Amino acid sequence: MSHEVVVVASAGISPFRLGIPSAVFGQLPHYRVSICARTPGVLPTDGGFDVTVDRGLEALATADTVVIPSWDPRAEVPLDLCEALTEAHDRGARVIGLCLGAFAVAAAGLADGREVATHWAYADLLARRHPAVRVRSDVLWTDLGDVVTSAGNAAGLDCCLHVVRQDLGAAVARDVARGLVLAPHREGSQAQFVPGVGGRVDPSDPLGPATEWMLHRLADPVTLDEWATASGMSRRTFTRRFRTELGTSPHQWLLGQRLTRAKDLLESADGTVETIARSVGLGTGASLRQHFVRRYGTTPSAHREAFAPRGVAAVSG
DNA sequence: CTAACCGCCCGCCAAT
DNA sequence: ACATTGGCGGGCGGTT
Repeated sequence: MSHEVVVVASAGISPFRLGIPSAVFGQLPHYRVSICARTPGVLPTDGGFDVTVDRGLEALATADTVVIPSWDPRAEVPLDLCEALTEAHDRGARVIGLCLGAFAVAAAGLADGREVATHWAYADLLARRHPAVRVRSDVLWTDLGDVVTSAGNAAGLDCCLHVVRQDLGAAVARDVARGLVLAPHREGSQAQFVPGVGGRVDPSDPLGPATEWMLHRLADPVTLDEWATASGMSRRTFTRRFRTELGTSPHQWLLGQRLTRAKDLLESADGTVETIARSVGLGTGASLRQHFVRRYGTTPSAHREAFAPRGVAAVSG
């Protein structure tokens, strides 16, 4: 029942990044978090103090989730670490690379022909070093199911939170987020607040009203032109501003919001998949299904099944 | 799943 | 000169 999370520390690591997995997973009894290193013992950090690590790479052999919180891109990824990672991965463990941890993930060959996220400043370097890997610097994280990678420091928190969300559901993730005083949910595709507890629009964000407006009529068949007009812009200016401000297109953003809402509803509400699809503005169940599988790697009904039996949402009895 | 339609996205460029 | 806007068009991707 307990899920073992093993974090791989390396010399000179940032203590902040090293602490991210503990900060998120450590809050929940569901997880057991431990730190390991290639060479156990006293490990220097870049924060002016050392940490003591007592487990070695053999810890990966029993891990359910392995986290590489960062990696010095100038340093070669040692063969034994690569092997330990691939071995854990082949065994079925999930591998998470935060920030520059993607360098280790890529070196282990876990991302060949696939997509990873990393810090934007190092995306080019990573792409050049591993041509078979598609590197994204425009997203907060990517989740391939077995391999999860995230961009810079704060995105690591969002990424781990996302993993909690996957494992234990939206309600638990929201509680953890509240404990950390963190945005309850930032989508991987880009930063965006969610409707619900606490979150509010950033007043310096000129598109705040536009996104807010749309969230209030998620279920309606609003065309891009209507949306743009309601926001006081031409269609072209609207889409352009949207991309520069939010890093995605209006329609993609909207799709993300709809899927998020649908996922919430699947976890916490009754109603057929068809009904939920309609209520979040996806015309038909087939449409929801298609996007759900692409983004989350499961079908809507399977996802609901994964959460319903355990009593997380069993409030009404 | 495939086909056909329809709406979105974004490079390009003229206008402001 | 320079920045921002918005119309156009065609390819792309979503919906049916």
